[in-house]
Amino acid sequence: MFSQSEENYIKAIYHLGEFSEKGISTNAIAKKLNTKASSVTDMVRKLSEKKLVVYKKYQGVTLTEFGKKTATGIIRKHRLWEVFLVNKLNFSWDEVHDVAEQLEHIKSPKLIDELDAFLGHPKRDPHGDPIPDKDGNLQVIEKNLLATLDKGEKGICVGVDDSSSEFLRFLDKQEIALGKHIEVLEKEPFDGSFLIKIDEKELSVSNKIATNLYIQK
Amino acid sequence: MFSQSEENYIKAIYHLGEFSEKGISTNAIAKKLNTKASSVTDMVRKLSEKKLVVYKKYQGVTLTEFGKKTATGIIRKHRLWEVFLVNKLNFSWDEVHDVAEQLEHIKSPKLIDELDAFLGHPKRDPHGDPIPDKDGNLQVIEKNLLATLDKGEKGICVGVDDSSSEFLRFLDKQEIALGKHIEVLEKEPFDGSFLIKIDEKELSVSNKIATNLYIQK
DNA sequence: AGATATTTTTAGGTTAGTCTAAAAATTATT
DNA sequence: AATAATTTTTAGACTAACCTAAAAATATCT
Ligand SMILES: [Mn+2]
Ligand SMILES: [Mn+2]
Ligand SMILES: [Mn+2]
Ligand SMILES: [Mn+2]
Repeated sequence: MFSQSEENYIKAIYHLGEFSEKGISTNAIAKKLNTKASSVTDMVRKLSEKKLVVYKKYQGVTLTEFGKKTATGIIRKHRLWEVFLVNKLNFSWDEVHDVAEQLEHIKSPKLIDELDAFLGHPKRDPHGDPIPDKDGNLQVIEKNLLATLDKGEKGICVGVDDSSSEFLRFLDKQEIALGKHIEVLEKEPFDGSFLIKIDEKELSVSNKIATNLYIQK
Repeated sequence: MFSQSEENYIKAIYHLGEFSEKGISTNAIAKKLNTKASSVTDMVRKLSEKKLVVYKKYQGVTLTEFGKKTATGIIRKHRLWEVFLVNKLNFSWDEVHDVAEQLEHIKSPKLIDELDAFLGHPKRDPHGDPIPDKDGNLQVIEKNLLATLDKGEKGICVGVDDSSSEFLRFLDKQEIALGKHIEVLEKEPFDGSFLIKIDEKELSVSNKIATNLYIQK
């Protein structure tokens, strides 16, 4: 099996590669993991020896099929634990990340299968992100940043891009939650803010929010 | 906070010191943790700098109050997770140890408080061992090895000394479980085996079992 | 008590994962 | 195309947690 550190690298590479075809740069990984580029070089060499990534000097790195499978396995655990914390242990969605970051490294196939069943085979985590199944498949749903919607368009909140505690607590305060219906009443060209209708109430949200909240039309 | 390795040492020292007054020897710790005595010497030096233990060369080691508090904190987590695995995730009592050994190192005060509440503040783990409360207090109950009982004495199974998978599965096979009533019908001097009554049935158990099963008279 | 056996510590070494600073390669700019 | 800026790798070093082998201290035996 892999070390905690190796697993964190694999997950980071997976996430950085989700929406890009090219190799992931040393610097990008270093930034995501708060390490130095030189440490990343060392680690990707090791991961490449272990057949998790393909790495050529100066060319960045991409996950192999085995690497992808490993990554989705870790993500599955992370997201299932998040569901557990929120649904069973009264955590709020902004409190789960750091704990899940630790729990995702627990090694026990039985544990994760049973947890999945115990939670009723959830399909998404508390932030709207899909939970990969045992084989690593994860359903991608259609979702658009609120910022991309036009005046008059409607939809349902289905996810967040930034899942930092600060952002999530701010959403809580504004009473914006996953599952709620939203309609764009106005787009303000001046500052990029949006006037939306949510819960039959009108609410003005900043551009910062609009570029971090996903809507399913 | 402490590293996983430091925590494992603290827990080992706690358990080795439970029934002895003297300092715990380097060798005893090494044996328990499957390391070498020289590694233990290094580590106890570090633990002593961190005020977790008192250590004088060649004199063995004892936990400070702070060390004891730390130890019971880890044991509390270990045992609560064991209860979770058995009561909620369909693990059997012989499957939980290795997983709990990992889970006990997760750092999150809220997690363990909520888990405790979720489980209904259990007092004992699946092996009959007491679960320390938040302040580290743990209730010691009266328990005697079956081997120490005399002919005619009765009691309830309340714990096991050895909680290895092999022993626990053997108890399962013999249909010996915590909570069951037992009466000593015969003690066989020849091989130290016992003839007991359990579930209205008679059963002969070896001396090995009798010296690993606790009874509350 | 003196010799012998056992335990514990010391000395020196290894590996994983990190770092800083310098060198090399790549990319961007004029 | 040459130069400058940026990115990436290399070189060398550090710490935590281990190890083996040898030395020192303690315990046991005659
Ligand atoms: Mn992690
Ligand atoms: Mn999430
Ligand atoms: Mn452990
Ligand atoms: Mn137990």
